[in-house]
Amino acid sequence: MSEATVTRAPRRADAQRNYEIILATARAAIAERGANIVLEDIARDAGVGIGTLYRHFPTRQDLLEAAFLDEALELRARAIALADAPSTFDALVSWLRLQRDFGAHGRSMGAAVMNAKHTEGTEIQIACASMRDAGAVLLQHAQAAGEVRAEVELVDVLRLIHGIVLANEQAPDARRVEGMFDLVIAGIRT
Amino acid sequence: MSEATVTRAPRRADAQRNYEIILATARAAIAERGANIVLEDIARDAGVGIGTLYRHFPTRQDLLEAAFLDEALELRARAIALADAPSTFDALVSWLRLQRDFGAHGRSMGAAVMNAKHTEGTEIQIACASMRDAGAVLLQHAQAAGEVRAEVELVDVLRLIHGIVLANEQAPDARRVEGMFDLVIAGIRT
DNA sequence: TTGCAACCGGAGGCATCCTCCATATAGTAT
DNA sequence: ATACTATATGGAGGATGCCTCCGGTTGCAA
Repeated sequence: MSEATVTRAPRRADAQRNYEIILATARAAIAERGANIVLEDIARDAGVGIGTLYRHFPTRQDLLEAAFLDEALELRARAIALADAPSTFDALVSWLRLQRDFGAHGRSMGAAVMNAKHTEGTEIQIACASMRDAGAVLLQHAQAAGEVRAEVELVDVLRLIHGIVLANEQAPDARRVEGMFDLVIAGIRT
Repeated sequence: MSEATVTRAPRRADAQRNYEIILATARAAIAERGANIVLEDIARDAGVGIGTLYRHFPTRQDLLEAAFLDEALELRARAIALADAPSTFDALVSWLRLQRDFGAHGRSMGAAVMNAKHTEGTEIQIACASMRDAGAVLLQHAQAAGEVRAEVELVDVLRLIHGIVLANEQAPDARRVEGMFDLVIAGIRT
């Protein structure tokens, strides 16, 4: 996964170091235990004070978004890679499956992030938008090929998939998830 | 909505009174502000101590479930009433729409409740099960009429609708909800 | 009226989020 | 090297919300 090390306003070396350590620790914790991490634990594991964590990530949401940034970029890259696939429909479905798995893996962190309304111009907002743009291409291809209904909107499909992840958070059941996913796929088909 | 006043083991009059006041207060609060109510507030508004609330409803989930019980019974009744409708497909869709609206109204309280795994034999578990049974009849009718694919399972459809509610909790958008719902309906159609 | 089992209610323990500010330090100017 | 200062640190503690515990109260049966 690409390290999206964004070089922003000049920071002191120790600040930059702590920023990265905190983010890495959070990413690991989220991957392992889900999005409802305890920020105090992250700070301890990262070896910094809680105050330091809060300076770099003023709200819980900020930390989650920063951790999710990589995933958004990754999903965007995948969409672009799939744009040349022979079957437009399969490409779209594969990408949607990735969306589902990424969400399930990060324990709906993706969903938690996607669900929030981002202020225009935010780094995460831009990343999400460009991820959606890349996905929209897949959808358009499939629609142009007449395999997906013309009136289907990507936003709805994505949000539906996030809904699947959310609805299966408490009692995850692969069979159930698969069934729900198939239902959505059937719904977009011509 | 029918008052599901369940007369259980004999209780002192004051206990029974408080039980009902708390439940009514909680229901009103949930309808107005959603499922993430503050139990301390409920107790205060009901004019009882927090200890009293917790005696009657040992966990937050217990209170939510009790408040949801009526909705489950109502949804069951609606399903039974719709079983005689001329169009089996429309009947099913109407009922699913109810599911969606009830969830949105109670701010996904329904979803929160449905999502939890209930221990066998619980009052709420039985209510939910019989609600699902009633809904399953609608699905079977529509399937028998060849209007819904045979492999569609009710559980998946219901959970998908709860997912819609969950995914739209933060930033509710009627247009989005409608689009997602239509997508699901398209997905079950033959 | 009396006795007691059932019931009440709120103080307080615990977890978590987040703020504030006295202290420490990186980087720069001398 | 030294001093200076803008920047960064970190943990004490305030706020909120969940839930438990137990001394005091009360309905109700005899």
